[in-house]
Amino acid sequence: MRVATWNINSLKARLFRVEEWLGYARPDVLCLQETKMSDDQFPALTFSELGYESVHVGQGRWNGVAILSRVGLGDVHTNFADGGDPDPEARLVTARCGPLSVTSVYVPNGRSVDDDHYAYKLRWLDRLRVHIDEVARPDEPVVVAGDFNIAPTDIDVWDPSAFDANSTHVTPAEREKLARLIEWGLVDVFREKHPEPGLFSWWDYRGGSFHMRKGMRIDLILGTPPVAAATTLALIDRNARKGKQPSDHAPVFIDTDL
DNA sequence: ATGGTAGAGCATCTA
Repeated sequence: MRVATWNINSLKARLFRVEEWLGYARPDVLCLQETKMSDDQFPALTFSELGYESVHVGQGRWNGVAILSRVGLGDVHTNFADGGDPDPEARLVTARCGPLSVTSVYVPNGRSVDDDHYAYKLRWLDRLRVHIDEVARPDEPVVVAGDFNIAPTDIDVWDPSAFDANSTHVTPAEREKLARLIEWGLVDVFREKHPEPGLFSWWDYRGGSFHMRKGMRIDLILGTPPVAAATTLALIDRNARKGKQPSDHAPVFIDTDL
């Protein structure tokens, strides 16, 4: 199975790129983030014609996550299953895709350390761990994939000194929350296959960041040990960050024997 | 210190 994640920064603006990518990458499962549309606008029929079942959790202008699968799709959760109040923002969807439990996440950006949105980000990561513990088991094949808006370590950013005290994505607190989630029983599958620095999944649209190789690796595929052991290949498709109207994120995918 | 780009939607907000 090929399992992928891609923040497409508006599915309306980028549907032609997603269709193109599905056509040549042929993932079995694709997690999408930042669809920026309501559920009634989601092009389920287009994906169906391409052989994919889908589930979308949208809210309109912002956020929005989805899972596409051509290996079956069921047992859907459209919000946290932690018993708390539902998250008002469309940032999480869980589904069973064949042998795999899949969760597509769009972790809050945080904006800046002194912003309320940063506290929301930290609370959201706590809830994500509880959610995964409710819907999945570490000894079974589980993937939690998406835009985490966290660079796990300094080798996941182009220049650690470019981040000041108020900068998000690199703070010890959010890295610690991610580490707590991983501690539950997950592996950063891409990093396990590629230990070298300078491998990024996101580049700012501004200032020619992509061509200057100034990016961050914030789009992660976390898998349980059964997934990690079955993984034969992990890649970031940088080509999808090029060409006409690219997203600011590249797709990340893994190939597994599952 | 600022601005640089992109999307949604029409003034800014978000990233």
